[in-house]
This record gives sequence, C-alpha cells and structure tokens, in this order.
Amino acid sequence: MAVQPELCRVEDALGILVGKWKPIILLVLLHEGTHRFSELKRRVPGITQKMLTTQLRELEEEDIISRKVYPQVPPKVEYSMTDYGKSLEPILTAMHEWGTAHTLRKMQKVQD
Amino acid sequence: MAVQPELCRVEDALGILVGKWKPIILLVLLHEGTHRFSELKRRVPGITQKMLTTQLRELEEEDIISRKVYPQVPPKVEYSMTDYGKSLEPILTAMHEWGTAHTLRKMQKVQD
DNA sequence: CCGAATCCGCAAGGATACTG
DNA sequence: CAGTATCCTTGCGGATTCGG
Repeated sequence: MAVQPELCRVEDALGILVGKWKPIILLVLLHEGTHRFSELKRRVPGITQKMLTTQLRELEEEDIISRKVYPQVPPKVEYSMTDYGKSLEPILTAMHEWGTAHTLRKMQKVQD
Repeated sequence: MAVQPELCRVEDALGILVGKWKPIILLVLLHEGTHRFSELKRRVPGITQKMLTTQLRELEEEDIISRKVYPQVPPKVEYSMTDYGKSLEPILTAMHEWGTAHTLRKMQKVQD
C-alpha cells in the first residue's frame, strides 16, 4: 500500500528528539534517573544555562520529562523521565546502536 | 554505567533522518522501491526541486540511497535505498508508530 | 528531465549579564 | 541555585532563474 505523506508521523517523533541537546539529556535521565538542574548542567558539558532551560521546558511541554520544584532556599528543582517519556527508550536505543555502527563504518572507509 | 556524552551516537542517526523531507523520502523509497526524480517530486507534494536535490544528495553522501543515471535524452535518474539504508527501517518504523501514538494522545487531551 | 546557481527570510542556537 | 532578559550569529529551507 502506498505511503500517505500527510500521515507521516515520523516527524512527530523527530520533533521531540530534535534539538542539539535533547538526545543526551534524555539518555542521562533515562540511564541515571532523576537529576537536579545543576547536576544536569555538569553532566552535559558545553551547554549553557539558557539552552538547558529551553530544552527542558520543551521536553516538559510534551510530557516527556517532569519538573519538581522544592520551595526552599536555595532553590532545588529536579527533573526526571515520565512514564510516557520512558516509552521513547526503544527508539533512543535503536538510534544509539545504529549511530555507533554508522560511525564505525565511516571510520573504516577513511582507512582505505 | 554512566552515559558518555561524548559518545552519544544518537545524534549521528539523527543527522541522517533530520531534514524537513528526509523521513517521507525514505519512507517512500523503502515501501515503494525505486523512483525517478520526477516521480519522487510528485510523490512528495510541496517539495521544490532544489530541496529534493539537496536532500537526495545528502542521503546519497551517507550511502543511504543510491543514484543511478541513465545516459540518454531526456535524462533519467533513478533513486533507491541501499542495503545499508534499509537498515534504518526499524528506526523509521519505531518512530512512525510512536509518532502515531503521540498524536492520538495529544488529540485526547484536547477533548478534555 | 534533472538539475545548478543565486539571493533571501527566519527561527534555532549561543554569549553575556542580571535576578528572586 | 535556577533561572530570565537581551542581543547577535548562523544555516536551513524556500523562491526564482538559468543550463545541459
């Protein structure tokens, strides 16, 4: 049967994953559990505060991660994957494995 | 074990898939086989010649699709998935399924 | 028929400084 | 500690025109 371009839902999934820092943020939260803002910032070298905030907000918007604020001084905010967000795991894993193979393949070509 | 941000190969896979038209192009070639340029253009409504050319070149560059030129007048060029490109199928399918579920979920929320 | 070449707008990404 | 607020740069995507 013919593919219906209008129903190409791949882009919906892509929209969630795309963003320069989203994959690594999701990988960290998936594999290492809850992190607070500063921990996440240290865990993702090179990211600026603004970008971290932006990406986290976008992921929260889509119910992929949850944000828990502790009303105290100094402030404390924790981020973790939602159950729904965890359903992305197979995709992330598949992409990670494929990406690794792809990189190896490229390196071999360079050797020739 | 801790995730190594530097080794986050998810982005390598993402780099292949990202591009406004790449998912649908790949889906068409995967499910419907070889297409020539003009067929592809008709199959992907809204795409311009430049964009189609650009996206095809990028995919060819990564060995995802192959380009076969028939030296004749008028010109004829056929595009098809390489065996390597076909290895993307599980990812594409997983994303398509997840995307569909995601869209349905969003629609339900709107109803509330 | 299958492009290449050029020009352009806009939004994502980023550097830096400031705040409850 | 966990963010805003502002300004700036870059590059993708798009419209259009020309060529083999």
